Amino acid sequence: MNAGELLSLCKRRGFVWPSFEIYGGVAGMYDFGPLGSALKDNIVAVWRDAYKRGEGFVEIDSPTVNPEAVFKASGHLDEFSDYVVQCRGCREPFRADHLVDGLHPNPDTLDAEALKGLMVENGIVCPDCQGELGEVEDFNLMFKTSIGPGSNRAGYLRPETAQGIFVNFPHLYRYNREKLPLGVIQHGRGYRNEISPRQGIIRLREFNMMEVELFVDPEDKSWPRFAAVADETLRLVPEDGSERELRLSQAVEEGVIANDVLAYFIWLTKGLLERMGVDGARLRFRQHLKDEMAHYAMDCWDAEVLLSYGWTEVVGIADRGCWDLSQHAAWSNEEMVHFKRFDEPREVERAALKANYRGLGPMFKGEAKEVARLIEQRSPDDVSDGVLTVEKDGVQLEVPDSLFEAVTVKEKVTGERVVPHVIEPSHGLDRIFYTVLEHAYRREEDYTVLALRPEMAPIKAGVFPLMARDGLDEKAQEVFAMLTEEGMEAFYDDSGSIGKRYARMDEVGTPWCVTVDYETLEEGRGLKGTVTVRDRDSSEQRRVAISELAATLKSLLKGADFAKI
RNA sequence: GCGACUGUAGUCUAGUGGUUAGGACCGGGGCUUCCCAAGCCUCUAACCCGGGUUCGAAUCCCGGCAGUCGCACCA
Repeated sequence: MNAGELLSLCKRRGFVWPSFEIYGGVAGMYDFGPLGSALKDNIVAVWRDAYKRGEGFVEIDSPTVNPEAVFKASGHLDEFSDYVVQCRGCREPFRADHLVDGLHPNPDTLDAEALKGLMVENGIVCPDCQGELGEVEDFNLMFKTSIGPGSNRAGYLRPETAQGIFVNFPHLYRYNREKLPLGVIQHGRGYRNEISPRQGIIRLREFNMMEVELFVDPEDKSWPRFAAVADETLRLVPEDGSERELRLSQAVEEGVIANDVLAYFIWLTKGLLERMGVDGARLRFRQHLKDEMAHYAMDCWDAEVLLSYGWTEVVGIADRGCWDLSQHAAWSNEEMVHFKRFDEPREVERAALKANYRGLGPMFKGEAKEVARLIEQRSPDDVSDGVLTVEKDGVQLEVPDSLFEAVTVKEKVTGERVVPHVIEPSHGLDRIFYTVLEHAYRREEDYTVLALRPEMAPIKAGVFPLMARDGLDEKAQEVFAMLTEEGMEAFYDDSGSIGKRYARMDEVGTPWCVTVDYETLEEGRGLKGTVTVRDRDSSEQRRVAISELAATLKSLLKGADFAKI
C-alpha cells in the first residue's frame, strides 16, 4: 500500500485533516477529525487501562508551558540551543561555538552575532572543504514564549511530558506513602519546532505523547511479575545489529537487555501495541546504539513498526538512570530521594570532631557557638598539622587542635537516601495512531476495509433499516436510540443501498452492522423482534433478538467469537 | 535549511496563453431496490496564496505557503 491512499481516506472520512488548511496549512500540524479524535481516545484508553488498572500506576496532568528553569535542569535548553553554521560549499553543518574554540575564553556565552564576528575576524572556513561559511543560526528546537506581562520570565512549550512528572516527584512520592516502585503516567501534547516535518503525521511540530515514568530502587531492578512472563519471546535487534527471537529470561541472562524491569516493560509494550492493532509480524524492538542514546540514558530500546515509510519508532523504552531527579535536585535544591529503610537499624561508627566549648568561649565570645557548629561539621580528615581551617562569613579561621578533639561516635542508621532510577516507556501517540490505521488497512480491487480491532473502532455498530420505509426506519431509529442509551457508539444510516451502507462502515472500521428487516416487524412490537448482525471481517450474518442486542455486541467487543453467537 | 519535482471540487484526475475549466468517485435530493459500493433523474462543488508579463494567465515569470523525494536534522 502507499501512504497517500491511506492519508486520502483519513481526510475524506474525518480521521485527520491538515491544520489551518484554509490559510494554506502549517507543516507538521494536523487536526483530528471526529473519527480520528475517537480513535485517539480509544488508544489512550487502552494505554491507561494497561498501566493504571493493569499495573497500578497513577496518572497526572501538568502544564504544557514550563518555566525556563525546568529545561535548564533537564538539559533540553543546552541540548537545543546550539548555534549552527552551514558551509556554503559542501553544506556540512557545524556547531559555531566549536569552530571558535580557543579564540574566546567561553564561546558558550556568545550570541550569533558575536560568533559570526569572531569567525570573520579569524578567517574561519569550513574544516572539511575550506569553503565559505554561511550565517550563524540558532537551532533551538523548543518553542519559546514568555510567562506573564512583559517578557521577564521565559517559558517554553514542553518538548516532552516527562518533566512534569519529574518536578512533581516529591508530591508523588508522598502520595505513594514513600514507597518504591512508583509508576506515574501522563499523556498530552508536546512541541518541537522541527526543521523539516515529514511523512504526514509521523513527524509533527505539535504532537501527542503517552509517557510512563517508573521510579525504582537503583539497586533493585527486578520486577515481581517478571517470572510470570519470563518464557515469553521478543523479537530483538540488539546494538550489534543481529536480529533474534529471545525469551525474556534469556535476554536478561545474556545481558542483551540490562535488567528484569526493562525487559518486563518491553514485553508489556508488545502486548499493548498488539492490543491496539499493531501487527506483531511488523513489530520489533531495537536497541539504541551507544552514540544514538540520549545524554541521560543508560539503555534504550525502541519499539519499531514496519510502515510504508520503513521501520519507524513508535515507543522508546529507556533506563534514564538517576539523571532527571539528580538534575532537578541540583537546580531546585529540593530533595529528590527515596529513603530506603534497612531491615534492621545499623550501628555505624564514624570518626568525628567534638568542639571544646570551654576553650572556644573565651576566644570567640558570642560567636563561639557558631564556630563550634562549623567545627563539628568537619571530620578528622580535614585537620592538617594540628590545625583545622573553617570558613566563617567568608573569612578563613585557623582553629588549633586544642579547641577540638577527634572522637569516634556510634550512630544508629535506619536507612539510606538513594536517588531513584527511572524506567521510561514513552509512546508516540500520533505514530501509533497512524500504525493502527496502516496495519488495519485492507484493499481488494476498489473495496477498502479498515480491519480495526473492535476496541479501537470509533463506531462500534452501524444501524440500518433494510428499506427506508414501511416502518423499518422508525424501528431502526429505536434500535439506534437503544444502543446509544447503552453507551455504544452507533451510527444510523438509511441512504442508498444496503451494500453501500456496509461499505461505508467497512471503510471506517466499524466491526458490526445491525439491520432491521421485514422479519423484524413480523415478529412483533417492542423488543420482541430480531435483527441481523453482520460481521465486518467475515461479512457473515446472525439473527439476534433486539432484547439481546446490546449484550451481544458488548460480549463481541470483549472478544467473543462471532461464529458462536 | 539546501536541491529536484509538484499544487485544478471532499477525493482522484483532464486541461500547455482565449474552454460555459471536462470526467470519475464521494456527498445531497428524488425514483427504484427484501442484505453487500446495482440502475435512472437531479443538485452542490475546484484552478494554493500574492505579485508580475500579456489585450487576455489554471497555463509563462518571481516570491510565499504546502506536499513528495533526496541531503542534512531528528536530544
